[in-house]
Amino acid sequence: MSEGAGRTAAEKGRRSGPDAGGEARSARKPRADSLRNREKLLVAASAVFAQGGPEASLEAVARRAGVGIGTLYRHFPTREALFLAVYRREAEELAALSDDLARLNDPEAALRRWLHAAVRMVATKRGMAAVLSPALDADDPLFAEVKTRLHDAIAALVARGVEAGALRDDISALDVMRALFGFCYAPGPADNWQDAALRLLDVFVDGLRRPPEA
Amino acid sequence: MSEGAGRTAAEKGRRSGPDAGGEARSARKPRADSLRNREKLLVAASAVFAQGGPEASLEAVARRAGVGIGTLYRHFPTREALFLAVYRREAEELAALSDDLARLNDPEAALRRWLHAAVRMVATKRGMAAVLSPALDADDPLFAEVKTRLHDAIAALVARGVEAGALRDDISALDVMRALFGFCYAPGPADNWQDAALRLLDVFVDGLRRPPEA
DNA sequence: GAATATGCGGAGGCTCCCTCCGTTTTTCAA
DNA sequence: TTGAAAAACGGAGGGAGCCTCCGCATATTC
Repeated sequence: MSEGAGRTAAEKGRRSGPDAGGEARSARKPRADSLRNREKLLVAASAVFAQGGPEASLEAVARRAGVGIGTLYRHFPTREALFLAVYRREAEELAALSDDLARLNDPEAALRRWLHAAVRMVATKRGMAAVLSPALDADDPLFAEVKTRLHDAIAALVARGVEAGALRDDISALDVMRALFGFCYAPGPADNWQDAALRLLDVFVDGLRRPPEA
Repeated sequence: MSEGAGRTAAEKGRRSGPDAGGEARSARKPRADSLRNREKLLVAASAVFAQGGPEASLEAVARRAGVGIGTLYRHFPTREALFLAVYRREAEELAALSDDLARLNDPEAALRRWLHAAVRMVATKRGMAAVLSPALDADDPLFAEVKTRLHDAIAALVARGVEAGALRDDISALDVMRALFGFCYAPGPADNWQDAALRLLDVFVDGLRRPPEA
């Protein structure tokens, strides 16, 4: 041991950023500069992650935002916390889409369309993969919410398909989620990455169809 | 720019390690200590990567091997070169397996079994994912060989399936490769990672089956 | 045994991570 | 308005990893 270094901030857990638990909030108004900086950081992070991937330097984010590195860490004690804040909205949209699609008559098509939408969203916001991925780990309670959100979105679609007898019942929503992330993560020539993911998902959903003879 | 740092060794390209091109090799016998160190490094790297994942510190590898960091870099100018050397054998085995399986009568089962074997191999040598993944990039000529090897292995199996009319013909071997790596890479609870990958691959291969009505 | 090619190893320069704390700004009460 | 006190700011600094460079050691060859 003693080799693996760094990663100590994670232990510390989040210490409730400026907008944490909203109860007993009578003490003081949050400082204006704090809110401003938080926003600047989110904007900068979005840009930096989009361009440099999830590994991008946090110091670069701080530099781009024009704030000190300490400020960044105060607002977002871990890299993951920053991801989460940046991409939470994306996850919300996907969850909402699931509700819409659930009204469709064809459950298989609904699932297919949702997965395609997810890919497209990841493609636009490349950094989103960074959220989606750790979302599966679920160790961090921070991500529990997003994970649950996405999982439920898929689960609803899958359940409908199973009930309607259109989809096999031995694959869990978590498996589907895993497949989605796997395809999005799968490395390779970046140019046609999105097309490939869509193609692969189509095959996968085909395989998900309940075999007639079963 | 100017943010993204490091990564300069890659530009340098490999400078032909001790056992490079075998032509005009009359000058001198390779030094014994060099060969010894190379071996020590490979052993150490295998252990360190297996335990710490592909991100593990190269300095840790050098420490474990009991050689200087400079020696490591002389033998393996990039992290990837080290991966390749460590896991090349694994890739060979997979290629050989493909040849064996090609003799089976059922092409779909052959593909399925090959993919399962690949997963199992990745599972044993967790670090292998580190090779498999960049193998898809193909930018680096170092990996071209491994990539081609694996690709051809899959291509042979897929081709047989298509010829026999058992598999759809609109999915390339590269797509299958991508799916495999995607499933292996897909993050999540580490405990059942392997099972999940196998399950997902099964679904995928089901989807690959040529639909009767087509 | 001497000459010399070749390999060794680690210091050093750079970046990044994260923490800590003195300084600055903002809020709020008197 | 004013002046504490609270809260946030920012960056120095310690630690680690990456990779390069080069003086020194050693194996090979003559």
